[in-house]
Amino acid sequence: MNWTDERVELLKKLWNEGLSASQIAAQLGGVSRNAVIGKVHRLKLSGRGKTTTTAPRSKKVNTAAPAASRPSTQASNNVGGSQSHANTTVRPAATVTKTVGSAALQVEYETDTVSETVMKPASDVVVPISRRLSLLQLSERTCKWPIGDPLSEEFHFCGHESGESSPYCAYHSKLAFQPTSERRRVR
DNA sequence: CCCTGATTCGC
DNA sequence: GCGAATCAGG
Repeated sequence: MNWTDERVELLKKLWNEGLSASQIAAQLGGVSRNAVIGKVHRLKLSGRGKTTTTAPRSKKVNTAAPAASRPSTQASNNVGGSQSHANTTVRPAATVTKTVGSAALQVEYETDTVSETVMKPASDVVVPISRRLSLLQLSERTCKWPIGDPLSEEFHFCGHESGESSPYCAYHSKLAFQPTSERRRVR
């Protein structure tokens, strides 16, 4: 990818809006956060107003789904304050083809593995809260449960802390590894 | 460990 | 000019 005028403008815009370099890199696609930072410096627009210096890092947020037998506790603890899109329709991984580096490949692999075995389109599942991470913001420890239409701008991943043996957080692991027929509408 | 931006320096 | 590697820090 090369820095076209459009991409540079978007970079400036997002940077001034306070997004972190990695977030910008994720939106631009095809570049690393280092590339973004390097570009920012070359453009001499580093010192941005007065924002972000430290990543918010999830506060204390939720204590994932309770291990109780009856999944009743639901999205009530909306911490971190702000746009919690509880009530977001969930979809299976399907085909997440946003080719953006090795990270993309890994994500596709993870989601595919699961979808082949147990994942099926869950029509109305309520997601407590997500960190709304984009593809490049995922790491090995973030929940990779996809949310929204893969082709939509709104598409993102759960992003909560994932278990060591699962690519999903405690909450989504239960959905992913549960036969569709036995799933209950969590609400 | 996660993430942040800053800097260096070979290409 | 570009960006990976590295550094310093929360």
